[in-house]
Amino acid sequence: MAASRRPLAPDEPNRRAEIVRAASRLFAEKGYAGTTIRDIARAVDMQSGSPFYHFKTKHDMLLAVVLEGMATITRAVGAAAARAGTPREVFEAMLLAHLDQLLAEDGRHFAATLLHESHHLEAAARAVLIEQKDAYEALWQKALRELKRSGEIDDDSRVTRLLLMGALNWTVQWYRPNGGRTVKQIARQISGMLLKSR
Amino acid sequence: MAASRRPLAPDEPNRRAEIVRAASRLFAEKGYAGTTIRDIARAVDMQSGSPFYHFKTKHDMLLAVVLEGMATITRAVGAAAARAGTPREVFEAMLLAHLDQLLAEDGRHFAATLLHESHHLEAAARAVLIEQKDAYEALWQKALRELKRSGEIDDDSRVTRLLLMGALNWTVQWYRPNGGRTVKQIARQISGMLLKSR
DNA sequence: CATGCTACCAAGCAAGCGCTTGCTTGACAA
DNA sequence: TTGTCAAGCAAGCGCTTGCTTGGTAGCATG
Repeated sequence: MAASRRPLAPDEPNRRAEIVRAASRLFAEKGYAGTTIRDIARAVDMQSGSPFYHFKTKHDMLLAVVLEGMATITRAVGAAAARAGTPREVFEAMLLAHLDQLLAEDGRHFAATLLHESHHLEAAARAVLIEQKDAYEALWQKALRELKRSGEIDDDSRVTRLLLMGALNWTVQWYRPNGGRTVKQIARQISGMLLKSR
Repeated sequence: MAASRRPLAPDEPNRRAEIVRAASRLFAEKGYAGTTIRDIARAVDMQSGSPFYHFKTKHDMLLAVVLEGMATITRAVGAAAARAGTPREVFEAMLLAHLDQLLAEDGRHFAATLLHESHHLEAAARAVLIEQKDAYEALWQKALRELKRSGEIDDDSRVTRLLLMGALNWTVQWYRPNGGRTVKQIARQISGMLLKSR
């Protein structure tokens, strides 16, 4: 009946991070409203009331998940944006970093929760998230500006960025790790579609 | 306390369709799991048990919503695909029809539910939906094939179609009716990004 | 050895959930 | 006038939900 209790290392830090990771997976798979505290507790082998030692409410768990997802992807894409290279090289590195966060094993549940469950946050928490999101989108807007300056795209407007984000973020719906295409190939295909020079 | 009971026309057909419409709005706004039968009943001014006269389960209500959404968009885009014209003209008409179903007042809740809540269906119901979806995607694949034959795109692979669908479907996340851009302008911008000739 | 703190467990509460039941109502038919 | 039927209402059942509460094992510090 009871799940096997894995041996905790004696100096393991507290299990808040473990709860967040389990919550991200469950929120991504069953949705925020479809996931119960008991689901999360079971996933980390706790009693159903124990997660509330680490989080005041279920909403706070969701907020922790989406903020970690946002921070991680911003860090990864920001690093790609900051590297040296032509606008095209920078752009392709950013594509790869973004897709990697969405699709790779570790962290894809954070991204999926961020994309699909954020609207369950209350107004105050959502405001915090939007601030982060604006900073992230500025990275992309700048990259598009550089591409236009170097003549590789015609239009660097907001709508262009949003359409690009759609193509990227929608991969979550259809990408399968063993589906023939690697993340790198998808990134190349996108830049091939959008950029004029080759 | 009680909502004002609007006077029913004496020959009004049964209210099943009204329930489906209300359910589509609520599922789109709060998610399937986040919407209660009581929410739906209240929206159509019924008692909480009464919708079960028309539907056996809550899942059946979801199925009715997504099937209606799928049928409506297939009809609209199919009509655009069947019209006479160059591959480019056909493609642009399809873009417009698809976006119109996603973004226009009537029916956008059906589309949003279809896109975001279908995974709550059980296996049997999902199989029915997938069959419809395959037929719909074949419309697009054919349109891409024609565009390639006429030399307006380089690549008509499955991945191209999925990336395009992503750019289209993601508009649900950011489009606002009074946001400066019309649906027609967005459709034009997409075809401008993807197609080579002008 | 006493004290205090961290990180839980065991139990359960109030509210809300999907769904069922027995009954009513108004329209129409015989 | 009586019978039938569609379309509900009123009530509530059994269960699940997010969250709370009182207690405590294990470790660190004095």
